[in-house]
Amino acid sequence: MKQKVTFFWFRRDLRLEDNVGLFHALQSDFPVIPLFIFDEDILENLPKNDARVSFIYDSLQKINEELKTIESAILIKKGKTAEVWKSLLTQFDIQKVLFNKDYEPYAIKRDSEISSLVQQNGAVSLSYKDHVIFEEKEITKSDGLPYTIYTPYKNKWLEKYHLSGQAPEYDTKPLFSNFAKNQFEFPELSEIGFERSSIKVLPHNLTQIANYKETRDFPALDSTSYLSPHLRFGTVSIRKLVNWANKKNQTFLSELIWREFFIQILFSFPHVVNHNFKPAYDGIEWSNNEEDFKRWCSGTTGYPMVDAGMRQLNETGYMHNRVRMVVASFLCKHLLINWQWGEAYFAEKLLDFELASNVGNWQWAAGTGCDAAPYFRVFNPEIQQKKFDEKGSYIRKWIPEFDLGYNAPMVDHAFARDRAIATYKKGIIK
DNA sequence: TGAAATGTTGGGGCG
DNA sequence: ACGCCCCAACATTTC
Repeated sequence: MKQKVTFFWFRRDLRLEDNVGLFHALQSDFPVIPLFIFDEDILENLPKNDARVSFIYDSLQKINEELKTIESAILIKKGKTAEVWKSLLTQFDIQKVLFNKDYEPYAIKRDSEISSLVQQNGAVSLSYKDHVIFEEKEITKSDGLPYTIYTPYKNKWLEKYHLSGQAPEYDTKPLFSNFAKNQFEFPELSEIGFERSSIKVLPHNLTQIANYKETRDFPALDSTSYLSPHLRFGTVSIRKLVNWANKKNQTFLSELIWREFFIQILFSFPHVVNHNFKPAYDGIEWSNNEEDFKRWCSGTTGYPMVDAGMRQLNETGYMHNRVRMVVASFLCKHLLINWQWGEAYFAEKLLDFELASNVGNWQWAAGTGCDAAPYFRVFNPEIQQKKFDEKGSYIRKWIPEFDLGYNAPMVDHAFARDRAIATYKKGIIK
C-alpha cells in the first residue's frame, strides 16, 4: 500500500519562505513531496553552460539543504513535463498537486495539460497566485478590459494595494513538519546535462534603494538592486519586496508595478511575443542587416555607451537599466533592426530574462508597444553618455581600450536619426 | 525614461 | 543715457 501524498511542484518560485502554493500544500491532509522538473522542452534550446540553469540548480540545492535538516528532500526530475508526470502518477499515490501560476503562454498551455493529466488520474490539481500582487483581471478598467496605458494602471494598482493594507505574507516554517520524510538523491549538474557557468547571479542588494530615484540613471554608481534574476526565479518573494518598497521608495515600487503591467499585457495580448502590439507599425521597412546586428551584439558599434552596455551584458548577464534603453533605441532606430532581434538576444543573455518584461520593454523602445516611446524619440548615445556617465567611468570599466583611441561610430548620429524618423514616418499605417 | 530646432529674453559691450 | 547687436540661457515646439 503506497502512502497517499501531496506534490508541490516548484518552477519559478525557488524558495521555501512566503510561497503561496507551498503554504497551501503544507496544509493539505497528506505529506508533501517537493518536486522540480528540469523541463527538456525549455532546456533543449540552451547552451550547456547556461548561467540561469546553474542558478536554478544552486537555488534548488539550497532548498534541499534546508529540507535535509528536517529529514526531507526535494525530488529532482529531468524530461518532458508530461512524461515525468505520467511516471510520477504511477509511482506515487498522488492525491493533490499544487503549484504557483505562471502567466507565460508556454507555461499556461503546459500547466493546463498537466492539470488535466492529474485530474484524469483522480487527483486534485490546484494553482495559486504567487508571482505577482495582482494578476490578470484583478486590475481592469471600469469596463472590465485590461489597461494598456501604464499610469492609470499604476493608479488603480496602488489604490487596490493600499485598500488591502499590504500584501499578505505566508509563513510556511511552522508547517515544515508536513514535508514527507525521504532521502531523494540530489543530482550533479552534469547529470542534468549541464555545466557550471562562469557567469554568476549576484546576491540582491537593497541597501541603496532609498536613493533609487536620484541614483538609478547613473550606471557607474552600481546602485542597482540586482533583484531581477531573483524575481525571475522566485528566490525572493514579491509580497515581501513590495511591502518593503512601499515603505522605502515609491519610485522603486513603481518599477515593480511596471513588471506586473507587462505580465498582464502578455496574458491579455499574447500576440505581443511575435507581433507589434500596435499593428500600425507593421509597415516599417527594417534594414535587418546581419553585419550591423553582429556589431551591436559584440559591442563594437563605436558608440561607447552602447558598446559598454553590450559588453557588460555579454560578460556578466546584467545590463544597467538606463543603458538598456540606450542600446535598444540604437538597435531599432540607428540600425533599423526589428526589435525582435534584440529581444531574442537579450533573452539569450540576460540573467533576469522574463518574457513579459523583455517583450514589453523592447516594444516600448521600438515604439511599437502599448504606451510606448513615440517614434521620433531617438536617444543620442553621446548625449546619454554625457548626461549619465559624465566622467566615463562606466564606459572605461567595460571598454578597457577606450583611452587608446576608440573605434569610429559605425553610423553618423545625425544621419541615422533623420533616417529613422523618415523610415518610421513612411512605414506607419494610418 | 529624448533631442533638435526654433523662439524668447535679458545682460553686457559698444558706438 | 540710449539703441543696437550679440549671444547665452531658458522656454517652447517639432520630429
